[in-house]
Amino acid sequence: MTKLVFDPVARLTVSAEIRQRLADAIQTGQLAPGTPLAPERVLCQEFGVARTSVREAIQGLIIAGYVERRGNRCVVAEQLPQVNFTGDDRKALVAQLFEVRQVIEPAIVELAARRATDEERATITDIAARTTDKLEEFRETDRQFHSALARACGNPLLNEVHAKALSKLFGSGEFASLLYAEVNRVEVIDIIRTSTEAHRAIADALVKGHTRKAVAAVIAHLDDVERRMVERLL
Amino acid sequence: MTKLVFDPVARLTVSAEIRQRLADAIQTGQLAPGTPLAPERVLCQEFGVARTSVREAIQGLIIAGYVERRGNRCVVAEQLPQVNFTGDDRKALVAQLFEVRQVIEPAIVELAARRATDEERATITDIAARTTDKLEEFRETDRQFHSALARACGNPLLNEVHAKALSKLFGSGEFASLLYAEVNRVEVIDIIRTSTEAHRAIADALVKGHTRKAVAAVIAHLDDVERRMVERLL
DNA sequence: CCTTTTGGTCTGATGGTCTGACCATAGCTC
DNA sequence: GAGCTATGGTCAGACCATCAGACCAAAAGG
Repeated sequence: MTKLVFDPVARLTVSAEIRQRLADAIQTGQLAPGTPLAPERVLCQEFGVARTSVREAIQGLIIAGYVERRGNRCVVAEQLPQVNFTGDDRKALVAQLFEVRQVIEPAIVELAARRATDEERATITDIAARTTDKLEEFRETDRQFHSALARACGNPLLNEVHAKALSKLFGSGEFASLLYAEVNRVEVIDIIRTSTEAHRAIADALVKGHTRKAVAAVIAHLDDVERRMVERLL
Repeated sequence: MTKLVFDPVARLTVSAEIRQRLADAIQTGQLAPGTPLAPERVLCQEFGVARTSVREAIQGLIIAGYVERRGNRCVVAEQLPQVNFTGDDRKALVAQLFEVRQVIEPAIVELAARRATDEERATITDIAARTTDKLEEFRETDRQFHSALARACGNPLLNEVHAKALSKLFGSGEFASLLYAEVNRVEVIDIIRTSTEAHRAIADALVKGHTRKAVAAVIAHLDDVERRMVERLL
């Protein structure tokens, strides 16, 4: 029988973790370039740590080029440290993410059509009813919509597994930079419009109990967004 | 726009993490009741920590009832601290785990049938060819088999998502206790036998490039094992 | 019975983190 | 332009977690 051997314990200091989380937020666009960083004392409260830990984390971000000092304030750097990410890499990433979504989300919708409570259906419909043409708001709505579907499927593990895939999508700096790129502005607005329509179609089918229609709508939705991402964004 | 707010940083001491990992290994059967715990100095090296950290972790396990002192040695307790876990809870857990597997694994096999390299197909076939009637060895083989399939699907994110679901299965103490229970011994041997046959059928169809057959085989395999788990194990 | 191995205990040191205070400068408002 | 507020910068002292190393007693094994 195989002898059990344990892996070494990983160490992550408090300030290292804060630096990583702030860097992630910057890379994914949650903290957009040029926007002010929250003041140290506010970050202390949110993270639940001492000011020295936050200061050390921000110091590291300044050194790495993610954050700049402007007067007595800190702001997110306009030019982030670059990673080499080719167009083909980008398309491969998108294809990979959507391939996983195509596996999981039809199953989620099918289960949700059968299991969702009236309250869950109402929540899904409410979220689908939102309109915006702002990318950041739409991303939040998009995430909430698909998360609400996943919660309604009645399988906590499937929900958790889906959340992982979704976090890869929404946590990807490369993916976010694709969406936020100025050159893609017109196309992104179109994606927002067609996605909002698709969300409504999915919610409508769900509320009416039309399982096949709901499943077909989500497959078409994912297919459409993926095609737009791969073929039309630069 | 929604203001970004960070969650507090979670703290986990070195000894707490070691205690948790040792407790997990005990609960999942990787460290069976009655077996000696590795010596402190060995665990120090494996975890990469000081003896004091390991000692504190083991002290906690002794207090909690997972580990007992026998002379100058430590052994895994014969009677583990019980969690209240009813038959219905157990069946719900199994159903949930297999529902997720039924979503992901047919898709994995379909992609693997198209994308697997000759080497990957050979690996899958080799693992499927193994025979044992020992539960622990079979669990390891089972895990390796499904992991090899996932790696061969050519989508790192799908592989990662599947690994998460699989780790829930193999990391579940309740699940393991079900398998290791003396009362289920005969039925478990039967599950091992039919699973080994199913693995061979899947690998055989994969090697021959019979995509539909491979997918059908994995669906039937998961269905069969789930039924045996839910209906026949106590 | 002797040797080896293991758990038990202790000391001193280091790095990480905290709390609290105070100061200088930039930003904002009137 | 002045005054106030808010923010980053710096500092001191304290505590906690963890480490390395050493030594001892008792159990296990040959």
